[in-house]
Amino acid sequence: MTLSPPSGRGLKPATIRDVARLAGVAPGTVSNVLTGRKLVAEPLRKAVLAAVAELDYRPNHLASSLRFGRTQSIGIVVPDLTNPFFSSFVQEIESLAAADRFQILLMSSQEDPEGEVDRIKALLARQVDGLIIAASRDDVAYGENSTFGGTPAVLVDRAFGAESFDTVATDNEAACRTGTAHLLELGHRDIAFLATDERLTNIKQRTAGYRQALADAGLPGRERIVYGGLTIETCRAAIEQELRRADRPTAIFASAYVATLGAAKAIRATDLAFPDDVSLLGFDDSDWMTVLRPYVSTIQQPIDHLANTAWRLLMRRIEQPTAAPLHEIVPCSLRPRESIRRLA
Amino acid sequence: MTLSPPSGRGLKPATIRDVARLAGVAPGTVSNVLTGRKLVAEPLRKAVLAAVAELDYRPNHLASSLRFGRTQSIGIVVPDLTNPFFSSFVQEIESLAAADRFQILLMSSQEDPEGEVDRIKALLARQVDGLIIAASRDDVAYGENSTFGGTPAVLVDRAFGAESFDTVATDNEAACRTGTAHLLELGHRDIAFLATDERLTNIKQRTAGYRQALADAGLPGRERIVYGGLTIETCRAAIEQELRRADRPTAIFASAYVATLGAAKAIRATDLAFPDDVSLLGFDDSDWMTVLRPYVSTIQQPIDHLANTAWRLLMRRIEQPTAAPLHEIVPCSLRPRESIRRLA
DNA sequence: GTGAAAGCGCTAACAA
DNA sequence: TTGTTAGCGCTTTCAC
Repeated sequence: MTLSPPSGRGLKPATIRDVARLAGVAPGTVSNVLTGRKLVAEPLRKAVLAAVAELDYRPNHLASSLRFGRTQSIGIVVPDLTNPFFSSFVQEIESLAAADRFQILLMSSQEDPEGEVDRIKALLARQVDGLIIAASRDDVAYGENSTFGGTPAVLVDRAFGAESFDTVATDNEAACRTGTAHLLELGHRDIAFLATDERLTNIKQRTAGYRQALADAGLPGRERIVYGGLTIETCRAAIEQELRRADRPTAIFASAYVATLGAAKAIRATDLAFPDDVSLLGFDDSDWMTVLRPYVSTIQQPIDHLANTAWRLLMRRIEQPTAAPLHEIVPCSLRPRESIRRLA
Repeated sequence: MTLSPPSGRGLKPATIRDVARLAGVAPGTVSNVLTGRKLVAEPLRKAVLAAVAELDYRPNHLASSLRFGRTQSIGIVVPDLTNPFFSSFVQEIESLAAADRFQILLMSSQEDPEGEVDRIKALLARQVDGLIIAASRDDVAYGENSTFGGTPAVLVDRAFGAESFDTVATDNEAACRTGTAHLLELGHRDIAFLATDERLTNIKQRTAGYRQALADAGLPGRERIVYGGLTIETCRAAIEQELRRADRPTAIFASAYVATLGAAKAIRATDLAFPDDVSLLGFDDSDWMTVLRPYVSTIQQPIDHLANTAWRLLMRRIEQPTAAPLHEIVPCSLRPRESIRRLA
C-alpha cells in the first residue's frame, strides 16, 4: 500500500501537453486524434488514446473555444420559467441543442426588462454562438442597430420591434380570431377579452384577432378588453372587477397562460362557476387542464414546432450570418373542451 | 456620406489591446481599471473608460476565465423541466446565481440516466465552477470516488448514494409520516401510497414515512404501495388498476408531482370523484391546485428554501473545497385543502 | 503524416 | 502606480 495518489489522479488535471509527452507525440497530433479534423496514422492514434485513458484526460473546452472562435453554446432568455409555456420551450430547445452538441446558458428575466439587457450582455461576454430570446419588452433592441454585436439571435414569441432579426411566433391574430369566433358560434355576445400587457407585440396581435372576429360578426361595438398585467394575481383582480358588474360578460377569453389561471381564480372568487355562470376560453395548454373537471378549453400553441423552428433559424443564421432575416409563423389550434357553455 | 463603417464598428470586436493602444496605456492597466482588482490613477482611468466607450469594448469572458481559472458559471442538472418543482427550483437558482454574478448552464436529462452522465461530462469540460444536480438515478456517481474530477457539486432532492457530496433535500420521511397520519386522523384505514420509482432515495424515504405512520397507528398490515413510474401516464395506469378493484382504497397518497396528476386522472377515468368517492393527498404545489375545485390537499416542499440552501452549500464548497460535506434537510408542510373527506 | 511554434484575449508576475 | 512579459490550454499554420 502506498500513500502516493493513484496514477492519473494528480492535483492538476492533465493537459494536452501531458498526453502528448506520455504518448511521445506533439500536442497538435493529440488534437488531431481527438477532434478528428486531420488523419493520424494508426499506431500514433492508439498511443494517444492510451495516454488519454491513462491520464483521464478531458479537453478543456474553454481553451478550445478561445482558440477555435466558437463555444458551441447558445444563450436562451425567457421572461418566466414557472410559466409552463416557457419551461416546455426551454426543455425542447435544450434537447435540440444537446443533439447538436450545443449547451445552453439560461436566463430567466422574471419579466424585468432592466435586468434583461444586463443579462444579455453577460451572455454575449461569454461568447455564446447565438441567442434565443423571448424578450420581456418589445424594445429589447440591444445597441443601435439591434445586432447584439454581431451575435446571431432569433426572437421568439414576442418582441418583434426589430425587423432585422429572425423571428418565430405563433399566428396570434388568427388564433384569437378563431377563439372568439368559437365563442360567438356558441351564442356568446358579451365576451370579455383578458389580455396581459398591451405593450407586447403578441398581445397586440391577439387583441387584434379578437377585434377582427367581432367586426366580422358585425358586432364591433361589443369590444370589452381588460388588461390584467403579467401575473396571475393582477389578472385575477382585473377580471374579477368585470365579473362583479351587473352587466358581467357571459364569457371570458383569457389570452395568455397567467390570464387563464387568473380568470379561473376570479370566477371562483366571485362564487360563480364555469361553464354554468360564465364560460372560459384559455390560452396555452398544461397537464392540469385535462385533469380536473371541467376540462379547460384553450388555444394551444405548438411548442415543439416553435422550438424546432427557432433552432433551425438559429443554426442557419450561424452558418450564414448575412442571410436575409426570416419571419416564421406557426399556427395554433383550438382545443374545445368543457369550459364553454352553449347559450340559448 | 462615407462608405466606411462608423467608428468602433469594425468587423472584429475590439480587444483589450485595442483599448490599451487608444488610451495610451498597457493592457494590464485596462484590466485593472475594468476588474477593479488594482487601483489606477484617475487620469488614466478616465482615458481607459473613454477608450472602452469609444470602441464599444466588451471583455471576452472566455479568455478571462482561461487565464483566471474560474468561469463564474455553474451547471445545473434536472430530470424534467416541465415538472413545476424543478422549473421553479431552476428559476430560484438562476436568480441567486445572477445576484452573485454567476451564470448557469442548464441540462434537462429528461429522466434518462445514460444521457445524464454524458451531459455532466460536457458541463465539466466547460470548466464550470460547480454543479447542482437533481440526478435521475442514485448511481449518478461520476468517476470512482464520485468527485466529478474535483469540481464542487451539491446533490439536490434525490440521489444521495455518495456521502462525500454536500446534499440538500426535504424531510421526505417526516413529510409522508405527517401526510399519512393526516389521512389516518380523518378516518382512512385503506390508503394506497402511489410512488414513482423505488430506486430513488427520496422515494424510498417517502415510502418509509408512510410505513412508519401505519406502524405508529398499529396498522402495519394495511400497507398498499403502488409504483407508477416517472410519468403522469404510467402513474395513472398503475393507480387506476387499484381503483378498479372491489376493495379499492378510500384514499390515495400521491407522493410526487406526476403521481398527483396521475391519480387525479385515474379518479376521473374510473368515473369516481374526489373527495366523495376517494380522497386524494398530493405532493408538491402548483398554481392550479388552488384554482379548480376541489382544491388539492398536498405536501408542499419549500422550493426557495431548498434553492437557497443549495446555493449556499455550493458557494461554501467553492471557497473551501476540502470542508467536510454537509447534509441539509429542510421541512415540508402539509397544506390541507378540499380533496380529503372525513370518514365516519 | 508529423512536429515546432505562434497566438486566441486575458491577467498575474515581476520590473521599472 | 504603470509597463513588460509570460502563459492559461488549445488549435492551426507552416515547414519537414
